Amino acid sequence: MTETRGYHHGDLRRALLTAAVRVIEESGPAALSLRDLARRAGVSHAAPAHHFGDKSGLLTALATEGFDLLAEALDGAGGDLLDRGVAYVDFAVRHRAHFEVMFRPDLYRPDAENLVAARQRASDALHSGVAALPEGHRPKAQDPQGDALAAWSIVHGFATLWLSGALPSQVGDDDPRATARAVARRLFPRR
Amino acid sequence: MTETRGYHHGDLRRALLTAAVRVIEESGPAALSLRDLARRAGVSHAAPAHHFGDKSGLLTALATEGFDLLAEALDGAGGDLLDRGVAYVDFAVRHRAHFEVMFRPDLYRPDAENLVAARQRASDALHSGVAALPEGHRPKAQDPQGDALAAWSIVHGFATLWLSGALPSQVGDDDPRATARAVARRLFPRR
DNA sequence: ATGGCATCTTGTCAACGGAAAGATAGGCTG
DNA sequence: CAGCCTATCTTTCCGTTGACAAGATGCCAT
Repeated sequence: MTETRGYHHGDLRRALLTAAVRVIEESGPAALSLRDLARRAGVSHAAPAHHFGDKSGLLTALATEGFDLLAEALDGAGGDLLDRGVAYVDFAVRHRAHFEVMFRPDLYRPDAENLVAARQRASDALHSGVAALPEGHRPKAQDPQGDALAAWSIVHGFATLWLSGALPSQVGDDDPRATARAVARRLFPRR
Repeated sequence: MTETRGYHHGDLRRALLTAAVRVIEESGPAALSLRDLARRAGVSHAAPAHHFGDKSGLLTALATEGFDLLAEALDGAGGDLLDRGVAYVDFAVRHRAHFEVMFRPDLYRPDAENLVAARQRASDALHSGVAALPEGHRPKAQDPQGDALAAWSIVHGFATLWLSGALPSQVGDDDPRATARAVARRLFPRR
């Protein structure tokens, strides 16, 4: 795979991003170091600057990728709101590095063009799920905006708590998806 | 207030913690620098080490203080679960620096003795609110553990989303408490 | 008063982020 | 094919940071 031993790396940008994901998954975003990423990719410490400008540029790219992956995951989860909620949590668990960066805007540039667009796509995917909700499933039929916010809050909250390790030890430790479903079901009891 | 110009600061520990809160509120935990805090307090760059050991020690102290403040806020919010939920969000908004650190365990030492105790106090305050919930308000009477997790998730999720600025611009921008109440009411529709 | 001890300072080191300037490779135009 | 052009990567450098070590200062109990 990495047979390119020459002056040019070949796909340094991607290599840096995947290395960043590894580091963040292992030690959190605070432990991220551009120089360490460069070492892992086998390039000099200043090489990343060309692709991302600076550290926040790299994290902006990571967050953008994350929002795109999230939109994809939500769209691929089918029409049932509960399934979409579970998909949200599943995304957070399986792409924990992306997720942790996405909702930490002090780490990147929240007004970058690509990022804003990707976040909008994810937001659309999120709201389209609630809009498709049949009448009986809605707690308050006259405020779909509020419904969406409530649904988003509960799955986002569970995902965040689970990732932070703040939950009492045994809770959903083995299968966060099942626990997430049980939690989300309380908001939309039908079905 | 700060008339102590001598060799000793007087209350450096507190001064550093409040300075840290300011910095985090303005620029996030990533921008925190021990040396900057020392400068703000008017002491040498190595003075903080005596009180907190290292950076994670300072953040451990901040998180511990946060959990204690949270337990206090929840206990002081009365017996109504909805009020307690709003109090949770209110705490996050009014003590945003503490809150942001508390649920970012990669920044501190999650197994520190004082911190574990404080977190337990907060957890007790959280669960006691759900335990006191009358029958009719519970979506699923046979699983109070799950009820607590759902309640925690929805208020924690809303607080996190609001703090991260991920919500569409106008939503609860002026009064997060009212929006939080409307959101939490969807989980416990009665009253 | 005096010895102990908590507190604070000064000095130092390695690692980091970022900028500047040069080297290399591959592609494009003529 | 020759010359140039541009993206990519390296080398060098600077200021900042976290952390440690050793010394200075002042409070306090005996």
